[in-house]
Amino acid sequence: MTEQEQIRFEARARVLKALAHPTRLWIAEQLADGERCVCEFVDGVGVDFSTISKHLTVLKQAGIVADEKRGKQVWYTLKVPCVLNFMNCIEAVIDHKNGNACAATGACP
Amino acid sequence: MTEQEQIRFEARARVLKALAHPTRLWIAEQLADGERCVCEFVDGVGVDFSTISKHLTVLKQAGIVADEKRGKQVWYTLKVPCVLNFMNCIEAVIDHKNGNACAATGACP
DNA sequence: CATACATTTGGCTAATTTACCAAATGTTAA
DNA sequence: TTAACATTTGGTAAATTAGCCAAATGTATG
Repeated sequence: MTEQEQIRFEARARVLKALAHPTRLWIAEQLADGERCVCEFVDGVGVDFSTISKHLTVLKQAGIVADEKRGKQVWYTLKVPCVLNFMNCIEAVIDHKNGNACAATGACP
Repeated sequence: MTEQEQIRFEARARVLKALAHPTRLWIAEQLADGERCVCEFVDGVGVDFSTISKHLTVLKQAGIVADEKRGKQVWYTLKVPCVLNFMNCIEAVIDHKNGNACAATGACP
């Protein structure tokens, strides 16, 4: 691995790491249909609002989401929607691992 | 987020997390053209061989790679090659963040 | 202006991750 | 069988991360 490559792989790992958390994956998926207010995330998940805010900061710093303040509220959007395409492949990894295709539907015996 | 969803997102996050390390991303890319011996990874990167071994264990437990022992050596393969397709999108995130969308298309000056 | 609301920031602790070294394991060759 | 080789496992210290609470910031409304 050359130093050039090292730098590139570190940058890539930073992006993946930003996404590699259950709450942050959930947030990304919520943004599939368009922008959402922070307050909507807070309502939708059982975690402190300051924790949500920190997750959003992680996603923003990675370049995955963008934010815009309008009035009292802050609205987030997916800056690079192709990250949602990861999910199919991730499910394939999970299913492959379980040796069956049931896990994707939650219908495992 | 329902408990069903919670479980699903945790599983997904586990897969992404397994991939979210520079050395492990490099390993995955090395496997693009087919199987590789552990010894080849050790030669290719400036890190202790026990560390490489642990990275390989992480990838294996996530279901991303498979291993096969043949003689003294152990050979690894990509079990689910679609993970390599993440790279284009990840580069798009990085480029977008840097304010240029060129690298994704390979058309940078 | 004072208050209420929405979100971010700071501070702290507990849990997790990474890297190295040393030692253990399994496999072939002398 | 002993020695050498390839890889994994165990142990440990340093760094990072995630969560909560409390406090600070910025914005609209009474």
